[in-house]
Amino acid sequence: MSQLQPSAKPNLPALPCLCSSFRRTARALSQVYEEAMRPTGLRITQFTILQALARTGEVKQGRLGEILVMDSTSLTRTLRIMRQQGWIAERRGEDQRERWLKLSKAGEAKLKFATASWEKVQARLQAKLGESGWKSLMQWTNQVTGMAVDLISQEGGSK
Amino acid sequence: MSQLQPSAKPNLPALPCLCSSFRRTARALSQVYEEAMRPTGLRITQFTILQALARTGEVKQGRLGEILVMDSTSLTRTLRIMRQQGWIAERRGEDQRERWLKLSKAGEAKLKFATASWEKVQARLQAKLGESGWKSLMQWTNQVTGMAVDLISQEGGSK
DNA sequence: CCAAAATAGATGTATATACATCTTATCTGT
DNA sequence: ACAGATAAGATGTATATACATCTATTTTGG
Repeated sequence: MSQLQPSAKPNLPALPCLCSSFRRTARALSQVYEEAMRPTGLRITQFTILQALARTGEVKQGRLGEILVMDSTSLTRTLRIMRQQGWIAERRGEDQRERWLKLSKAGEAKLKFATASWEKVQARLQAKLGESGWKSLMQWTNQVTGMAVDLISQEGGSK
Repeated sequence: MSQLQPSAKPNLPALPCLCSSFRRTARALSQVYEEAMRPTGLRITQFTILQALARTGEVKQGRLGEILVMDSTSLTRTLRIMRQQGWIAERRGEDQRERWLKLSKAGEAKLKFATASWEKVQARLQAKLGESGWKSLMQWTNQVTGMAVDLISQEGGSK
C-alpha cells in the first residue's frame, strides 16, 4: 500500500486546475452514482434534494440553495418536477414570497426506498478508499466548499 | 491550526453523499473560477480544453473525452464553438471518422493570455489550502476519479 | 471482395446549472 | 401611508453534460 501515487494512470493525466479536477471527479462519480440509482427512478440530484430535506425538515427554497451551494432559482425547475411527482410538498410562508419545502409522505417513502441503492454504491467506494480515506475526503470537500463560498460572497457581496 | 474540523460552518452542513459532495464543491469552485476568468472571455470549461490540448498536443476527440472523463459526443458542441472562435484547429485523420484537434496559433495566444488570471485564482486557493493541503487534494481528486472510471468501465463494459 | 460487426463522431433530447431580468411582496425612512 | 429599496422566486436564455440513436467509415470473417 504505497503512500506515493495511489495509482497514477497514464490514461488519466492529472489536471493542474483545481476546478477542472473537481469537475472531472464530479462527472466520473456522477456516472457511477447515476448508474447505481437508475433502478430507483431517481437522478442523483433528486436523491440529494430528498436527502437534504429529510435532514433539514421544512426549509425555504433559498436556504436549500444555500445548503447545496446552488442558485436557488436553478432549483425552481427541478423542484417543480419533484412536486409533480408528489415527492415534495410546498407551501407559501407567512411572507408570501417564500416557498417552504418538505418531504411528502411519498417523498419519504421514495427516499427510503432509494437509500438502499445509494448505500450500496457508497459502501463500494468507501471500501476502496478505506475508512480514513473516506473521512479525509469528506472533510476536504467540505473545507474547499467552505473556502469557495467565502470567496464567492466576498466578490458578489458588493452587488 | 487544529487537525479537527477545519471550519465546520453551521450554514454549510456536510453532505453524506460522496457524489453530492463533489458536485457541490465543483459548483462552488466553478463560480469562483468563472468569476476569475470572466475578463479573459473564456469559460472555465473552454480554458480546461485549451490547457489540455496544450499538454497533449494533437489528439483525437475521443481521447480528449477520455482525459476529461467526458462523453466525447458532449465535446462536439463545445468544440464547434471553440473552432468557430478560431482557437482550435481540427482535421480528419487517416481514418476519416476521426477528428484530430490541436491548438491554433490564436488558441495558444488566448491560452497564454488567460493563464495569468487562472494562476491568480489558483494561487489564492493554494494559499488558503497550504502547499501540502493542495497536494493531497489534487491526489485525492485524481485517485477518486481513477476509481470511478474503473467502476464505470466495469459496468458499461458489457455493452 | 462482401456482408456483418464495430468504431468515431454528429444529432436529438433531456437534465443541470448560472445569470440577467421580471414580478410580486415586504421593508424602510420620512 | 407612501415611494424607493430589497428580497424571494419565476422565467428567459445560454452552456454543460449524458445518453440514445443515426451516419459514415473501417474492420473482420469467411
